[in-house]
Amino acid sequence: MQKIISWNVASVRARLPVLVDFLSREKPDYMLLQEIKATEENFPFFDLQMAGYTSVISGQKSYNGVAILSRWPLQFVRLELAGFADQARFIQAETKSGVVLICVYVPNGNPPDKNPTDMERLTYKLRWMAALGDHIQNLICSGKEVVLGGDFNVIERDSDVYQPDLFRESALMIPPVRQAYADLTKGLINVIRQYNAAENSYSFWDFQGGAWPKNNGILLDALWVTPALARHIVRADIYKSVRGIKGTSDHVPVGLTTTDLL
DNA sequence: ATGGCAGAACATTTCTGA
Repeated sequence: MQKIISWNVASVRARLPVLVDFLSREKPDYMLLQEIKATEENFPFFDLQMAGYTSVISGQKSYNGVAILSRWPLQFVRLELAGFADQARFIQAETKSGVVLICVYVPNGNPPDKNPTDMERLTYKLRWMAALGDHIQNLICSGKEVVLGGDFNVIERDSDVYQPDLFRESALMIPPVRQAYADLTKGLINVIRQYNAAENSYSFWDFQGGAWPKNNGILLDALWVTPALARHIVRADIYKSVRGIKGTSDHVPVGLTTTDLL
């Protein structure tokens, strides 16, 4: 059995105690992190090494940043999506058996239509998603097994948010963004959806407005896999209880367990 | 969307996030 978990930690340094505790409890083989808000200089490589993990990161000061933590050797690490080196939102590595792990933090894109500067955010999001789609589809065409996990910043279905009408105009939900998400995940299976079929299963609760106690959540995080891999997955989980921990992220981890060695 | 958060940094305020 092997386990892969993805988590938008909203600062790896601020989350270090909660993260190390989670790792020691769940012992994932691979851990995909988003929004680490750290660079090579201040990423807690040593603490995570002590917890049993080697880390590869695509870091950035203050914002964004992604990482893959692993108990096993990784190879062929890629630190950026071609053409988008200005924002660290993509990291990819291959396991010994050739499974491609991709960790993404999709741009938020909001607000979508207030002024030209903000419009650029939505445009950037759509261009970024299209580029990721090209990359994913190339991997699938070349016969690779792929695990794509992360914070996708897309409300795929109305039932993925506590009050869909509040988000109709949001860059999380507008039709072109939903379409871009469908395009980039074509040929992949969302195992979080498949094994957590219940509607109103969320992975994010805003820090503001008492979102957690009111269960005003959104499903923004996912793990997508190629069909051959999907057949070997025995469970998938949303670690909802993590949201109740003091000093935690506004997102909770999502994970899968497979009978295969990855 | 914020009954008003949380994190980072060119920091006592501004930005980003969703």
